[in-house]
Amino acid sequence: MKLECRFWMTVDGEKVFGRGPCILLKNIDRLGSLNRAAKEMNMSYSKAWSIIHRAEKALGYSLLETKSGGLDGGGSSLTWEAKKLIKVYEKFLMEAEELVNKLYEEHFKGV
Amino acid sequence: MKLECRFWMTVDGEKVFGRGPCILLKNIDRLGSLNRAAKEMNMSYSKAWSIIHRAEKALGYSLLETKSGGLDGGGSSLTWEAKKLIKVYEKFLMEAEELVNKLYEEHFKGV
DNA sequence: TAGCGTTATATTAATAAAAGAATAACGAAA
DNA sequence: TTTCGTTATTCTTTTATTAATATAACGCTA
Repeated sequence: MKLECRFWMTVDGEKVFGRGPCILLKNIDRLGSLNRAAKEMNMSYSKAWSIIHRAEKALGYSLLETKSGGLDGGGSSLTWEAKKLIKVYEKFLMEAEELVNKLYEEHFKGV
Repeated sequence: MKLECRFWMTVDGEKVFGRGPCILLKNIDRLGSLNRAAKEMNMSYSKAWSIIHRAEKALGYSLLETKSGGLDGGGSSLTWEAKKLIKVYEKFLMEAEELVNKLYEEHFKGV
């Protein structure tokens, strides 16, 4: 038996940021495009876009700087707020998972 | 912005026990019947039953002692294993949430 | 100006989850 | 033996979520 956990941020009870959006943002950062990130993740563009859109709306600030047009068609890059958010979330996540797994071992040993 | 978290147990990657089953079991314990518990929770009997059924299958032991028939129609009560599981899970949950929220405050202060 | 790959958005189709219905068995009591 | 409310199980219907599709705009280059 194994413990699994998920952590996410909410505003007014609505999901805003968590595991999924974080992975998506990191892939956009790496690939320079929401479209390519979605493709690589086998996610529809519209879903990827709506994840970002919802998060931005609830957070009240932009996560992506986007441009369309040009030779390469355009692309997306992360705002510094997005980069900060990822950094803080991932650090929190690592420590939280470690703590929680330790706690799990203590409580569930022998169950 | 507020943190939310969920914890659940898996066996072979399959959800086995967590928040939902725990609440359901506690209601069965209080009401003495799976049927009444499901009704109170606005959940279909078949769903409630399948939650319990799946958990029992994956855990390899029974969570409920059931009887059908008789004047009152029968009912369900919790096995001691189920009671133990609830107790351990809830204690773990309380401590985990406290730790994690403290950690969240530390990391997200000022974000 | 035409073509390209992107963003942006809405609409439609497909899939998954949950609810609901149907049926049978149980066993105490009238 | 009939009635009752429960458990147990399967199947169908409904609902919610997710994916796919369609369309437009953008702006660089040839």
